Amino acid sequence: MVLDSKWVKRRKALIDAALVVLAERGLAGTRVEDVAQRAGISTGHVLYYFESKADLFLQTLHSIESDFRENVRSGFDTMPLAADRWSWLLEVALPDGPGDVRLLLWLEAWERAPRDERFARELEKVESQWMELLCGVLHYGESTGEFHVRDLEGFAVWFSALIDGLTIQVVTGSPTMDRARMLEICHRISNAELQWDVPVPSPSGPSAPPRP
Amino acid sequence: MVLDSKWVKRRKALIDAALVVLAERGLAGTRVEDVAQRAGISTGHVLYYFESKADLFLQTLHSIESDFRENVRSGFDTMPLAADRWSWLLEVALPDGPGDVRLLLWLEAWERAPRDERFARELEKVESQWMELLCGVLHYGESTGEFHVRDLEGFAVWFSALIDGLTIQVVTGSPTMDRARMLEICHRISNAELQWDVPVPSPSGPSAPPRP
Amino acid sequence: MVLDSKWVKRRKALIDAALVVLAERGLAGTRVEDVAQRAGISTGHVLYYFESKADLFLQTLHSIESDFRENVRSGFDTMPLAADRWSWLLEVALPDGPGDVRLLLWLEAWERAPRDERFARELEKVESQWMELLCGVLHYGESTGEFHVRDLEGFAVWFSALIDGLTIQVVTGSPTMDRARMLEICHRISNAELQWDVPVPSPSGPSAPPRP
Amino acid sequence: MVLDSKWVKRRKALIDAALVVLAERGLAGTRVEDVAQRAGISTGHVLYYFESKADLFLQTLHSIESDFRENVRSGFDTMPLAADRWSWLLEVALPDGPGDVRLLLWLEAWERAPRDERFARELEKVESQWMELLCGVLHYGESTGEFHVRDLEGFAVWFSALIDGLTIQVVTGSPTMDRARMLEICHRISNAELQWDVPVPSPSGPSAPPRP
DNA sequence: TATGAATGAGGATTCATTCAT
DNA sequence: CATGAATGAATCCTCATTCAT
Repeated sequence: MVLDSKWVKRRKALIDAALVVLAERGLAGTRVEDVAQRAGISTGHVLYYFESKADLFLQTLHSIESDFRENVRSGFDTMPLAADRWSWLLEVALPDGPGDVRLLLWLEAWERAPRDERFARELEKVESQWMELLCGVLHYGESTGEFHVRDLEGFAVWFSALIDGLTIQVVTGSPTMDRARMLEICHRISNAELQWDVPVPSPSGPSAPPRP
Repeated sequence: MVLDSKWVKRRKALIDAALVVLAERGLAGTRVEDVAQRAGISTGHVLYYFESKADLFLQTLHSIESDFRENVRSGFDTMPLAADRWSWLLEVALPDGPGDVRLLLWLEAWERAPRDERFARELEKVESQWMELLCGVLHYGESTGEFHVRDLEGFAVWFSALIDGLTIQVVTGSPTMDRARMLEICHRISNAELQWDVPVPSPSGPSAPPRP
Repeated sequence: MVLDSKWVKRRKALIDAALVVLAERGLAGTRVEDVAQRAGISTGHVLYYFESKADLFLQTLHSIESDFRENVRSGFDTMPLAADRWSWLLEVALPDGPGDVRLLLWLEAWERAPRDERFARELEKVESQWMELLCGVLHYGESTGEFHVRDLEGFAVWFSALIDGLTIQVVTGSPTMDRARMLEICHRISNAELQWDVPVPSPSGPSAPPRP
Repeated sequence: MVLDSKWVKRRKALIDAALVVLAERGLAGTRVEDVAQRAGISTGHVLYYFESKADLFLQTLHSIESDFRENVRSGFDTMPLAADRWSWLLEVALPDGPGDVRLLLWLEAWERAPRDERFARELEKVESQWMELLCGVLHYGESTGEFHVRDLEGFAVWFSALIDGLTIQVVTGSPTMDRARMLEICHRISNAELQWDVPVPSPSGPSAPPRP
């Protein structure tokens, strides 16, 4: 048990270190040694916890997504209104800005997936979990009578794609897109589709959500 | 002039070679030598035409986008109806499938952009040209009275993001998305937004468009 | 005493484990961890019983040779005839085939010896013990009047070398040599030299001898 | 042609370098960089000429064996007597001493062969060429009436094994064997078998032969 | 223009060995 | 006795880029 918790802690620490370095340098630009140094351990020891650099990345993605969902859910617990949950979901799902680690990791995964089964599989997994979250709120909204969506699953799919596409623009630093504008777009579109008015935040409104 | 034409031809040949290899192995997995071999010239000579591997990639992206736009425009010339142009635009802009070279290149560029100015700049350039194309058709549709878009530029932005997001799903081989479904989604959404019915293709309808 | 016996048992168990792994992967390809796992103990603990990987190998060689000699001698005890002893000696000394562990270990030792004193010394030791065994039978045969060897020690030396050379062919999987043929050669040559006919086994005769 | 000769020269130079380093440190102990340094080129460049370290070793073995056979044959050309050829064959085939490079390489190959197909194959090849040489002299001796061998091929096989076995003793530095004694043994045994007296060199006689 | 030899930094991964617990 | 975490040196191989010819 004790050892197990130590093991878990180490992995967590390593993943935290990886998160920072990966965000700074990208997957290709990150050396195992960089992660080791940031975590304050020896290079070889990283490979004691993760069987390869790719594995480390995948676990990091897995971990940050897990934290993300946890964050979403703990927010939900305090929100009886579906509309609030929807707003919250967008708050936390949208990138903070060009340096948003979580989304940066997504870009890496997207690029790798077409040629690496492991990345494709992990992507599929986290994507389906994200869809569950999204659909969950929508269903909830229908059950409370707040939302009225014709084709719920269909909407979830394309809205999710919309988020991905806008995310790319934010993260790649497109001069015509930032978090605030993205938030506004997402709200406007979902309002229309859900036939209900969640307040659309103004670009000068509250921006970055609390991150775990 | 003669030399110039040879120069241009060589570059074109190299870019063609790069296109094939890049699609097969990705940017990181592609060696300059692979491109050289496929083009039938010596490794060192590739760097005579392109100052670096990154440059070669960027030019390749530039080239395929240029061809893409050319293809779009030559289609337009035969289509008086904005609705036809819109359909055509979607036909050629959407990925054939997981192996679509042009979009594969986009994934690479998106991943690189956050950490490499050159990629970010090129991306910005081709993106704005794509937006011009998109907005061009929309404006044309308004001028002919076929389309009625409230916020044309705004719509173009998010619709474009939607395409990017769906493209990712197709190209990364998501089991829940393919070209046919993507096409259907795009048509349905644009129909609603443009307040006019371009026929929505059925998933079993005409599929891959002619590529340049 | 109790501890001592446990100590000895452990070492024996580790050597047995080493034997298996070494045969499968060779000295260079064997990791201390492999041996540990097969023995069911922790990696670090192996080095508690053997001061180094090389030491483990040397002790393993030592052990298997010791078992080998024991096997030879226990056979001798039931054989009054020198001729029978000679046959028996060949039976057990010759490799079973390409996977014979004991001889595989010899190949490893031969390769190491020129550059590692420890291997050279161990080799010298086991070789001299083997020579004693060989000469012992020959002397016995002379004392019983069965054998007549002109230069007994001289013969032992070259005959032993002959066995080594043929062993290499068997163990490296030479397509022109196997245990049966090797056995036949050894018998024919020793018959001639000992001026006495030990029956030469036919290639289809009794093959693998009992191993310890 | 010119380039080709340069290529060949480089390879030869690298093989020469490998020969030295390999003899000093053994295959496992030799780093590609060691060979590179000795050859005065960059580390990476070694792998430009040989696809891997193993390949380099195999080619080195191949090369030295080729030189060896060339040396044998050029000696033969000046010797009408089979007896002289036989002596010459032994002269050059037997190890100079514990540091004999060519035979050291054999030890390495023997050790690798059971677990590496490439080594097994190369071994088979050079062994069969060596057998050809051996049998060639014997046949020649029969044709000139100098030798009378009952089972020529059979003798070649076991005599060759004898040489291998004795070689091991010389190369591993056995205190009871050296080149001189080995030479004597080989001559005595072959004399008896060939039913003809090639002069047996005394241990204080001419020793190391000219090497290529 | 064109070649391909040459460079040399780079980097993941392996593993014997140590040592705190 | 026993564990297994931790080390860190070691090394093969890759490959963009340069440059003499």
